[in-house]
Formats: sequence, C-alpha cells, structure tokens
Amino acid sequence: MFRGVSNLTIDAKGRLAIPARYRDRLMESCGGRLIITIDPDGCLLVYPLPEWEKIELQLMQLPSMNKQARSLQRLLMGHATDCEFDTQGRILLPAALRQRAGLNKHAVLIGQGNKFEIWDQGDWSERCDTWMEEEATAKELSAALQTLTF
Amino acid sequence: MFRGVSNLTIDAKGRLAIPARYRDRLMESCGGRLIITIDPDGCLLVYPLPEWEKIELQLMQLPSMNKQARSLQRLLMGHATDCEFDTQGRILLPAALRQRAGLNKHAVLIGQGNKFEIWDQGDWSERCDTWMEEEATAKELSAALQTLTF
DNA sequence: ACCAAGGTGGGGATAAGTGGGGAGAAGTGG
DNA sequence: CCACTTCTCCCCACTTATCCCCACCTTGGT
Repeated sequence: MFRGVSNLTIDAKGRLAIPARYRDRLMESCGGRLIITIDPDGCLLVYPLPEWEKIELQLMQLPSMNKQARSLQRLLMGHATDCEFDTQGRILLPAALRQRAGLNKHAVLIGQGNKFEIWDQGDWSERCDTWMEEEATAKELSAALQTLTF
Repeated sequence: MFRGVSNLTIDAKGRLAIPARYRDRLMESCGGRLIITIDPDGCLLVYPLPEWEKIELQLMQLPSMNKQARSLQRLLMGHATDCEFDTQGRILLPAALRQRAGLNKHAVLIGQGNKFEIWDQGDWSERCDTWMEEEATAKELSAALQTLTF
C-alpha cells in the first residue's frame, strides 16, 4: 500500500523525482513501469502497470451506451501514458497531462493505496482545507461511511 | 490501550520524544513502526503500524465514485507517513503534517485507545474548554450516545 | 546532595532531491 | 530525402533534508 504525502518540484523539463522510499517497491512490483492518467477531480493518477491493467479491465467492461461510463473511459483510458524512471529515479510527465492537471513548479505526490495522485501544491492545500472542514462538520454521513471507525 | 496526556516539546528540527512509558509497549507491538496522519479535527493521529493497517483496509474498500469517501481517503491515507524512532526514542514529524496541524514548539500527546493524538498545546486547551461547555449544556443526545454509561 | 534516567538541543556525515549542459532520437517542413 | 527543430534522457554539480552521535539540562529517587 502506498501512503503519505511528499512535496516535490517539477523542473523546467517536466521531470518529477519519485521519493526514494517508494522506488525499491516500485521497481520490484512493476519493474519501474508506470501508467499516468488524469482523474476527473483535476489531479494525475500514477499506477504500477499491473494495477492499471486491472482498472483497465473494469473500465472496458462498463456499458458502452452509458454516457457517464463512456466519458470516464475516454478520460482515463484516453490519457493513460506509459512512463519509466530515468537513471536518477525521475519520471517525465507528458506536457499534455501536466497542463490538464494544472501542474506548475510545485507539486504534491500522495500515496493512495494501489496508486499515487499528483496535485498542484496550491490546489492540494486548498482542497485539503475544504475537505477537513467538510468532514469535521458533516451533518450526515453517506451510507458507505456509517460503520467506519478510525 | 493507550491513555493519558503528556506535554511535549517539538524541537527546531521537528522531532518529538515519545514518553518513555509508552516506548516498550510500542517496540513490542509494532517494532517502533508508527504511522502518523492528520485528523479532520485538526490534530495528528499516531497509530502502531498493525492498527493502522486495519484502518487502511477499511478505507481502501470505500467506493471510488463517492465524493465524501474519496476526500476521507485523501486526507487520511494521503497524509499517512511511516515513522520510526531515532536512537533517542524520538520521531521526526514531517513538516507537511506539522504545518497542517498547526504544531509549534509546545504540543500535547494524548492516548486514545489504539492510537495517540498530537495537538498544539494552545489549541488543545481551547478545545477542551469548548467541549466541556458543550457536553455540559447539550440539549439532545445523538443516538450513538443513548446507551453509554460511565 | 548525589546519581540515574528521561528529555532537549545542536554538529556533522550521508543520502535524497534539484537544476542544467549536451548528445542522441524523434518529429516536422521544405 | 535532407535539414531543422524539438524532445528525451544520461551525466555531473549543487542544495537541502535526514539521521546518527554526543553533550547538557532537568527531574525524581535514594
């Protein structure tokens, strides 16, 4: 499971250094073969190849005549790009994806279990503020969260 | 079960000494492997790794298309950072988490059963005041508390 | 009053993250 | 088909953060 937050910089060439603590795990789980795509919420998603293949399978099984499913397929499948580490442990984020996620110099990489998310630093901290407020003051809980304890 | 409150100082490098009375227990229950994350209420949560893994499992099973679930995953999972003791029995609180919880030099560590919470000292005493007032003057009781005896 | 143990502070080696030059590959247009 | 531009990636240099180590200070017990 990937977890935790890292503040990183994207250099002028669009490269981003994956934190060293994740590298060994990524090399062994997928030989450094990653898939990067966009998330409708405005961040990028980074999957180890084997994990992505599972997602891909689920996505392709959605009904073609469902509009919402179709747009999700186009967003996720359509933007999925292969990436590998360079010799310094960095990945090159394709310009198109960087632009779509509004990524500038300062980015945030967060572990989300089987994947990572990459956010623009400003967007991320704003979102966090909002979410914390919402979660703290939430009057009613969705059914999925009714039994959660932490 | 962890209980009790400790006033601690966070030094200039962001290190915090775990009180000696907890250390043996932590070393044996998780080999000193702790997970620190944020709580929507504005404090940090500290779990022994095995405890955290249970929560993680619950979190990652929540549906990805549920917004409330997703934001909770991002807050909890996204900030969950592995920490280990240094040779003096201290842990290094990541700068990002310290900032998010508004931690300065003076902090409070409180035992909360299977986890600890870390609060800024000022925030903590303010919150305590508020809570005491609220509990004392509360007009109606939520269902979850109807049967509590203490 | 002394000793032992826990808590606090800071120097310094090492590893991790960052930035940019430049060779080679790939794409574009005449 | 060739010349030009753009992109990719390897290499090296620099900066920042992490963690080990040692030293001191405070507290509680004998």
